[in-house]
Amino acid sequence: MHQFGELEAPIMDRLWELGRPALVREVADTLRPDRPPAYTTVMTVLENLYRKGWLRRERDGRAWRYTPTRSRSDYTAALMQEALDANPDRRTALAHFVLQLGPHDAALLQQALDQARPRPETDGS
Amino acid sequence: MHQFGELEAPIMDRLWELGRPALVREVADTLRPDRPPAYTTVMTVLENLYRKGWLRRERDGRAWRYTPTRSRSDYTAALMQEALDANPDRRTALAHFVLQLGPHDAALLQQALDQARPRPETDGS
DNA sequence: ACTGCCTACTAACGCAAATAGTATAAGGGG
DNA sequence: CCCCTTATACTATTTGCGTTAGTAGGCAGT
Repeated sequence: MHQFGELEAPIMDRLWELGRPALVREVADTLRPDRPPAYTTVMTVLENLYRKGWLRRERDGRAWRYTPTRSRSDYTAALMQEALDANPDRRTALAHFVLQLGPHDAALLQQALDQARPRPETDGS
Repeated sequence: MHQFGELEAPIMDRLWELGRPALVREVADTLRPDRPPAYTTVMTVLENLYRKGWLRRERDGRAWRYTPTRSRSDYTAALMQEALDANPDRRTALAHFVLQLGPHDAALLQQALDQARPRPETDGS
């Protein structure tokens, strides 16, 4: 599907974290406090992400406000799906996946499964 | 974690598929029947993958035999885990993931969960 | 010794991301 | 009305990685 680049990733993170349309300035100023990239660099990356369809944008005066087109969880789920799809032996892959999950995540996964497709009562018939 | 490149991927696939230490020749000759890359290209890529730790190798006469260091399912599971770890809201991510799974995969996932951590009987005490 | 195959070494090419300078326009304050 | 600040548009360079492969040299079998 495409992984984000080294600067793209924290930028997407920032936008998801904000949860509202953000100005270039807002993203640039909170990025990499140690060695902040130039304003124009951030602007270019935002525009790249927009062109690639990862962001939408709207005018705010002379500036643009950017928002992710997909939710973070949506993106995550798609990545996971993609990894899984590349494997012909899904059964083994899923088994490995589950085994390496922490107990908390395993519980969350079980909950998610229950909600998505309620299991029939345990009933040996 | 790192995705494989456009040539690296089919090469890893081929090695996983073979299931035994393979010579450069064996990989090169079965790759991209339409437009096979040069023998030396495949050799370089195999050596790169070896340097990067994805392959181990052993001598066979003057030639090397390459084997993946990790099973395919192990790799897949790690990719999935990595995608998940990048997300702070694991609950929602897992929910999305499960919802977009096909029924067959969902069943496989449930089986895997059951085997990994047998659920206690549904018992409200 | 000759002929293949295999390896080691080297290097170029292409592409995408990262980086940012410069030019330009607009708006606000004096 | 002009200047300063800030935002965008345009352009370009750099960088890193994967892909691609040529060339040289060695060993083995005929």
